[in-house]
Amino acid sequence: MSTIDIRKIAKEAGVSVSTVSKALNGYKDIKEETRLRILRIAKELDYIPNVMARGLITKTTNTIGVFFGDQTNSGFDSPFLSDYFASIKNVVGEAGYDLLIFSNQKRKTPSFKSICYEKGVDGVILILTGKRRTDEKIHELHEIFPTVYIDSLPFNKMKVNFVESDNELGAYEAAKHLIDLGHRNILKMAGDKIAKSSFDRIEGYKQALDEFGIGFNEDLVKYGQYSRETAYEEAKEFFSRPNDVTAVFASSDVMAFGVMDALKDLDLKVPDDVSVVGFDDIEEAKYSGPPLTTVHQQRLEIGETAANILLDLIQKKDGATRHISIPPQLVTRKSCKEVM
Amino acid sequence: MSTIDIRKIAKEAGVSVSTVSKALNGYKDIKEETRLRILRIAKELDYIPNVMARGLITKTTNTIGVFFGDQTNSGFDSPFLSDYFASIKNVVGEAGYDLLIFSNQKRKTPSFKSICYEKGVDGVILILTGKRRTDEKIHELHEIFPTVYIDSLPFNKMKVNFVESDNELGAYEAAKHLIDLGHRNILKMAGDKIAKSSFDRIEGYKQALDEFGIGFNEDLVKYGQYSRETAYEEAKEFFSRPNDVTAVFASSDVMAFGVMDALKDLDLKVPDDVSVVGFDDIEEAKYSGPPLTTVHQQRLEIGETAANILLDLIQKKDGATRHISIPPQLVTRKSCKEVM
DNA sequence: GCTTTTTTCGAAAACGTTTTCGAAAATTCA
DNA sequence: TGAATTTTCGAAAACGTTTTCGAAAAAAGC
Repeated sequence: MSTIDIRKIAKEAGVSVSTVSKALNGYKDIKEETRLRILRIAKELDYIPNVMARGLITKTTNTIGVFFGDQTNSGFDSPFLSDYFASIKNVVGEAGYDLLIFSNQKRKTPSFKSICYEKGVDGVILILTGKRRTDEKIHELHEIFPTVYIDSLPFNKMKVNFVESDNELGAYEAAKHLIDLGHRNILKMAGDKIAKSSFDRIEGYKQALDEFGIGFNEDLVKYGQYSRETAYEEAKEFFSRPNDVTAVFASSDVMAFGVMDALKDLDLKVPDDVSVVGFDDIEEAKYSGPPLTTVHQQRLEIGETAANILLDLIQKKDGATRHISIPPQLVTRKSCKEVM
Repeated sequence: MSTIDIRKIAKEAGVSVSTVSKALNGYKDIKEETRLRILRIAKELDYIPNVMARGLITKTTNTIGVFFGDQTNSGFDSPFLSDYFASIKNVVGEAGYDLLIFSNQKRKTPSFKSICYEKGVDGVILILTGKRRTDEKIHELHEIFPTVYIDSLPFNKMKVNFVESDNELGAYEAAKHLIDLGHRNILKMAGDKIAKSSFDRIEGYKQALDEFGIGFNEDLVKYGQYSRETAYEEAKEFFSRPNDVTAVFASSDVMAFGVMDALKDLDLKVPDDVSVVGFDDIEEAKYSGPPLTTVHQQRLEIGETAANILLDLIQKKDGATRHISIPPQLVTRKSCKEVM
């Protein structure tokens, strides 16, 4: 309908299309007078540039692409996503970009690179989970497009722009908090043995132990696979046998809930019999019984810095690849208790 | 980088570009043998079509645009959004579409129509809140683009594709539940006097009253403006004075929380002294003290049907403009009690 | 005055496809 | 076998811009 193109404006203004294009795009070789005239006419006619024709030449679209979630579960599987998403939307929006969510499942060649090329995005943000993380050809992506990863890398030590929580610091503070409360035997309900974040959260725990001269005991770390059920099983088994553990530090809130489930089944009270602290600070943490002490990830700030890095990349302001860790914060609620 | 275009394939295959294009797009006037050859070469060369060049001609992009939120608060201000979003993403994704989130704040002419035209989306979903709802030129949009609204209309009685919760039904069932429990004097904490949804939720309440021969009392409806604070104030004022109300039905969970705040301040116990039921079933409703009986909105189903309607529209399967109301479900928790 | 420089503009190519239409080749028909 | 039909292909226009490069016009220099 809106079939007013640059040619119509040219005719109306009595100039060539190139002159119109230049006037519209701020070229300096146009007389001020004609520039104003063209602009006026364009406004009168309600001219809207055709972004495809333009993109065909400039190879830019003013949109940045976002991959998130697993390939199968394409929804907001993690409560984190909407926070990431909201903050990214804000900062790229202020910079004049729209957001393209890759949801099309019918692609023939579903490589990240080709998807981005096909749609012509100016940059990409990846928030990957699950098996999609390990797409074998993923490295091709950041060689061609400005790219920044959030939270997790396809494989560790990858040389790529990356922003995450400072998992080690967060874990350190959680463990230190427990130690400060007098706990000496702390069970570590870790995630898995693969992800960097999982590793880092064990590392912070070790570091706190070390600082207070508490020996690290291999038997006190269990792997809950970031699942409530698995954490439940592991905790149930552990606490069914004699032990002198007075606290558990879980690498995620859902796993913390899993161990609290197990504790309840074993008639152990939280925090009276055993203290527990989680990681993430998901919404439910505020409302659990008891409300969970946990380490809060600054999701909005993570999204913001990722977006800002990407914008820098797109505008070529910065060539260096950056790895930024946002410090999380311990939030103390009711699931921990001092011990003599 | 990936500079393999249709011409390279043509040269490689020894045919013309038009032949390649037709082979790639399933035209029937290509010999099977050459079609296969072209397809093979395209795959070998890792050919990726340029959607901008294509879109320039076909005027389609295989992306559908979504507007959501207020103009200022461009994040996921409502917990509903991520549900809507996830379900929309799933259904359009299966149909071969990507999602474009309009976040760019730097547009010169920020009319919905021009934004959509500029980006060349094939259809639009609008989930608008706040003042953005009343953009004066919004009607232009659905005259040009396949469009479906979710939850709220720019103005009532607008002839446009629209999917929402069946607010009247939900309110009816909530009120009926209270009546079934023996309550006869039920305070209605309504939303505002503008939105259709707000109106409908009063209407359902009236209807239940009517069915049971309970007279409608104008003095028993207060307006909480969908705000916890305002609902708190209204409830505080109401319950400070003598009355025989034994239950309140709020038009949103947050308002229900507001009245529970007020009740607590006045030393009235929920549900012993007064029962309360909400509307929406937000996440917190499960965890409040006591857990809130409320009417659950089927957000995923709403998003799905909106997306499906849009796809029908795009594929011209359906010319009629549809208005669909998804029935919500009463979920009874601990905030209501029987009364003799 | 004429030359040189600067300012202002336009012609045309390019971006990578799709699609129409006609022609050539192959096949069928009689 | 020749005509009619069908199958298979390609030339070229079109989509709506941007951008290069050269030319015309105006201004400056002398």
